[in-house]
Amino acid sequence: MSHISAGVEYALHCLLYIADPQGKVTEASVRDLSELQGVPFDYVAKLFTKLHKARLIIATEGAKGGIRLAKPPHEITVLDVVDAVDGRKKLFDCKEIRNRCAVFEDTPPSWASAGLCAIHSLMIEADNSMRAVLAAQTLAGLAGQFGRKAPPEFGQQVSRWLGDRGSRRIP
Amino acid sequence: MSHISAGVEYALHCLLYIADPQGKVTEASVRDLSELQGVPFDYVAKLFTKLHKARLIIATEGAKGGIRLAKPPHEITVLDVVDAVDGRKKLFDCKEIRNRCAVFEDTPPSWASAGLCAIHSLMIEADNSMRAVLAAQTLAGLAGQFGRKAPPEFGQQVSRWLGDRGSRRIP
DNA sequence: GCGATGTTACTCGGATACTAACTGTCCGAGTAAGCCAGG
DNA sequence: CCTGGCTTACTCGGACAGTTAGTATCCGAGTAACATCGC
Repeated sequence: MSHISAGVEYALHCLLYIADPQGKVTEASVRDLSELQGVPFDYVAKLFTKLHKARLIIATEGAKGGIRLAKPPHEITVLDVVDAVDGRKKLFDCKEIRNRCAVFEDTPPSWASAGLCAIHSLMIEADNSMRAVLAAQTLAGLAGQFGRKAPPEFGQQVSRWLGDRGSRRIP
Repeated sequence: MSHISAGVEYALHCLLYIADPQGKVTEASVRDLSELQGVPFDYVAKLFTKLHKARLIIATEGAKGGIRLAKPPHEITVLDVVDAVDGRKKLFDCKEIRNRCAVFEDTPPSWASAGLCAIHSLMIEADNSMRAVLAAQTLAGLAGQFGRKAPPEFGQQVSRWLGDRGSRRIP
């Protein structure tokens, strides 16, 4: 298990499919997005309710419902998605060992617990450094990288795949 | 559970007690170090065998045996300890979702899996950024921060505490 | 025609297994220092 | 004196239970679009 979960990966890949770099608003259902990528639907559905609570997406309920980005893709950072899905979990959980020292005998002096533990503060610095990298990249940036690799006809193929499913939806 | 485990915290706190900023070689037993800090002995013992395999410490076996740093404390980085204890685990585990796309139909084209996934490469960048912070701090640096906070008599108190135990060891 | 009804697909949210990793504990093996009795 | 055995404390390493978080699945509730039926 890694610190940044598979849920984040699922969410990012799904979001990239509805993140048009030109800013065109694209809507799709969670089922389409999950099956398009071979990823468990029920699980992804839960992820999207988290993204919804974080106000990163807008959902329309009912038949023909779906989701779309709540903001243009260049305003949604990867860090936003990570925090929405994984819930701002800490890189390191300081147990304040410094004032458990046996020579204190149950009454640690004030200097021991003053300020932040040196180890803890270093870990916070490391955490912030990591988060800064994630905050510097947006969905638009990622989609742009992907778009430069994919051939131009790929976008049409995806649209057709989604369209075929859509036309089949309500017989 | 956090990405950087409690084991790392235990190990760092223990190592700091035998990391003399002046470079004086200090030796102590794992039992002393663990009980000095109110931390489970058996668990810490396992951590120290990991540190031993990573060649960060030197252990002398038998009665009156113990542990000392294998290198001067300014040559042991926090990252060394993290990797030794947690085993270089990845921040993010890419599942290569990009070539599961349904429009590929079981035969993803070469461009899809070419190079590194954009999400994956961003996560690697974030990981490296975090590791760089940990690699920039050494045991000597941490010990120095701690030493500036602790009053001068604290070192003597710890020595006395360890000495009292030592004199009691073999009756 | 046109409105009421039913069906379908969708998002939401709770409940629940299953799995992997971390934490903590127990125990035996091998090693070396000090003690002590017998020569 | 001194040599061999004994006790003790130490590091090493395997085995294992308890806990927690992540992953995945199932199911019901509420909502909205479309089709159908009755008038």
